[in-house]
Amino acid sequence: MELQKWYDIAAEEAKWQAFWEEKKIFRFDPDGTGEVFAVDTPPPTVSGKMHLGHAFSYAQQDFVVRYRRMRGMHVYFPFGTDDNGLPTLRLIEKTKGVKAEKMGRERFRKLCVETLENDLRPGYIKDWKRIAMSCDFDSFYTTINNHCRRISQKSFIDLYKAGREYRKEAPAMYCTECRTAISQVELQDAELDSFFNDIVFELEDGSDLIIATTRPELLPACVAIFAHPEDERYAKLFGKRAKVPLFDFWVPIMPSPRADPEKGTGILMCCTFGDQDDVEHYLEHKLPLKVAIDGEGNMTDLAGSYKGMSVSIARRMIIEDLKGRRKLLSQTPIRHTVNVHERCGTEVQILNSKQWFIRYLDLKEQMLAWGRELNWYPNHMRVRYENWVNGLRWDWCISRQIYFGIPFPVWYCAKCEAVILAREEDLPVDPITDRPPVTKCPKCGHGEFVPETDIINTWATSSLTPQIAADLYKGHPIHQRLYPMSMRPQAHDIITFWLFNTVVKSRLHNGVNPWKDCVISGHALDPRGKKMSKSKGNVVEPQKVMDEYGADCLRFWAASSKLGEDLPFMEKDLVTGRKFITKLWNASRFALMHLGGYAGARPKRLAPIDAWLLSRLHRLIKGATESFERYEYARTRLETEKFFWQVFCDNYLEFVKERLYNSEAFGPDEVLSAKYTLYQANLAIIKLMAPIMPHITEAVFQLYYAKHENEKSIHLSQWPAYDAKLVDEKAEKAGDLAVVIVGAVRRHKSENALSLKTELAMITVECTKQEEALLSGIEKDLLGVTKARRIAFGKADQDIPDTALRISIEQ
RNA sequence: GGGCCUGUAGUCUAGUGGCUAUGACGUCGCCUUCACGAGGCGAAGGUCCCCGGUUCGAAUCCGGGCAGGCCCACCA
Repeated sequence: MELQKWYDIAAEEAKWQAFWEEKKIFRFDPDGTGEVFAVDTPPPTVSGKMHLGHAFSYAQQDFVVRYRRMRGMHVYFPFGTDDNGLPTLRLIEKTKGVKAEKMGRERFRKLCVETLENDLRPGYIKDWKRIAMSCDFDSFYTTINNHCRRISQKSFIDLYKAGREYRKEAPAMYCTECRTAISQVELQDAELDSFFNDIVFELEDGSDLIIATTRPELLPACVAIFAHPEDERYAKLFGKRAKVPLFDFWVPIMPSPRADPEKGTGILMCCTFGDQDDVEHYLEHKLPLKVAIDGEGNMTDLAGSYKGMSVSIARRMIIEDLKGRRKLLSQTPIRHTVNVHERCGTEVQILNSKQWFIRYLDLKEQMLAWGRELNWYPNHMRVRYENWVNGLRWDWCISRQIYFGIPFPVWYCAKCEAVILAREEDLPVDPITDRPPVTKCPKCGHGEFVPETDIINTWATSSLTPQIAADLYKGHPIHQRLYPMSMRPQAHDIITFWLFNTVVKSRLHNGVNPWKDCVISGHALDPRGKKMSKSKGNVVEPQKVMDEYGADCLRFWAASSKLGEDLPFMEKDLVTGRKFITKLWNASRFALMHLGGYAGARPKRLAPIDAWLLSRLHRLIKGATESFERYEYARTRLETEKFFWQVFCDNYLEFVKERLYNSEAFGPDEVLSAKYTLYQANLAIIKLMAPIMPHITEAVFQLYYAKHENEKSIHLSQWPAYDAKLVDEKAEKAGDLAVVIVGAVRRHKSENALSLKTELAMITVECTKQEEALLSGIEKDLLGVTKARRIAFGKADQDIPDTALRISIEQ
């Protein structure tokens, strides 16, 4: 057999990827057989380039999917991209240098769709193919295509009909930079420098009341003042009023348990709206609404002379004016955390506006129960879900005032504002360009309608990925077996977004959990263990890593962390992966060289050293299989690697050489036993590593095994089967003793600066009768490895512990 | 402020009650070896974060600290 001496990673990986694609190895066959294993693949947000965190997390998913496929399961592993909503809008604005509002809705939408289709998406997906995701890339969706629009709009209609959705003018979190409402999950913390301002309010009797605030610009929106009901300092003021400085209007002073006597002056100024507490006070006490800030982040009429100023300028001006009137007692600089919008970092305002909500705060108990029904890997990730549910304080606001996304399938009667839904058979619709399905309002008979111009938040669509993916096979009998799905793989940072929302939607629509198992991966960190970010300049690009080391090495690295654990990127791990590839190639080359004429026959009896190897191998298979069943691919990698290097290469291959190069000295069955074992062990090793390093293992498989095993690809072959009959403790003891003897000889040669080839006159092993018996049948193999002319077994006292074999060597 | 995770050679890491604590990278020494010098063999390197407890026995279990990370809350 002609075997190339070096394995060229770049050329081989390209070659096998083309092979898989051409032969459609990973195509999903809906008519296939076996237990379905359906995967809710995360659709990555199209953002220019795959980053290392993606490579890390997606590689880990692919390990377990490939394993399941080799276990004979009917794998459904679709692929989608998320290219809907605000992130895409921002990306297009940036890459094309445009502003959505300036372009106009229609032109901008068209630009988005075309840019995605022609420029961004194809190149983006290539990276996922390059790390060898074994997805069926033809079972494909994008969260903005018609398939997803239809499902998303139908979801809206169904939940509306179920009474789960309402449109309401209500306080909602709002980003004045992006000019849209946002939801709780889109918040991020930011540490900002600010001032605690002690401001003087005037009481009815003319005395002062000091209130501390970080947001003086909200003074015109002040509607009440609260103090703790048991706060003796202020008890006498309840029911009285205070005058807001500068703006000179009176507000009531009321008790509220939410006011903390320890904080500031113990007085809480309630403005509509400064924070969540204000909202709750507003609702609880039915306070008036005073809007001081508009949707663009500027002061309204209410602010009088400050009208039109931005929040930050108004804040400064108001402080100046308070100082001027001696109404500012003091300013204390503080550093505090505020909520900002995760997309743009702008401080979030709470504004009253008309938004669509999914009502779900009443379901907290059920949500917790749903979370407990899922299998979490690793288990502790459930806590994050529960924390989130326990902390929920808002219904889910799903409307966004932006230009790009899936429209609400809704019109309103121009007269009575009745909600007119699209008909299901018309979906997807765009109410701006499409006509409503009625000509007269069913409520008031009016004939004019206005379209909803908001779009549905992207998470309200991507939380439907299980249904979206399954519905790609709608109408086929397989359809109903694809949902609920088997597994949701994802990283831990989006448990509160994507995972939680998907559970909610699936429950509300279908009353079931969307999947059985949640498999949560960690993050890729920089070499110093820090988070990677563009601003820190510590970003490692997976494309560059693959240029140098290839996908197998990158995957090898990704397989070195336990599931759910973050992992620093270490170039040395890539080097280790490359060494592993070289070693695997060379060991396989050796095996295949000697298997030339081997046709698969079994020996009548296994030689002792072969029994030892196969016994160890089957223990490995058992452990590796159990680990993979628990999604612990890292353990499979670790143990396979150890077995391959230490047991198979360092020792077994050395033992077996004697029978292969010097076969006349052995019986035919002993030689056959060697070939049989070599064949089985090498095949098992490449199969165990196949999910993690798909290219090198395919390359070896195709050299020889594909034909003999009659398989198209190693990735469609069967995972090694554990055979308990091959686990042989006696053989293991014997083989391990032989390894100890070889180790002693190697140490002797190394310490004496001798080549391992140096011949030895005699090795004397002092051991017990039992041990001598175990070693019988291995002498010839031992002589071969040690290059000794004779081996003798001296009698040892029974007292010698087995670990202390005494080995003497004569040159 | 609450919750969760993590702490093991210079570095990364395995190890949920029992061999001399795993492996890799790095370091040092030796070996041109018939699969592999893009290698091999060998060696050195440890307060298993600290303190207490349980136990015949603790890296492992319990309690209390300390340090790092993440999630959430607070935001007057």
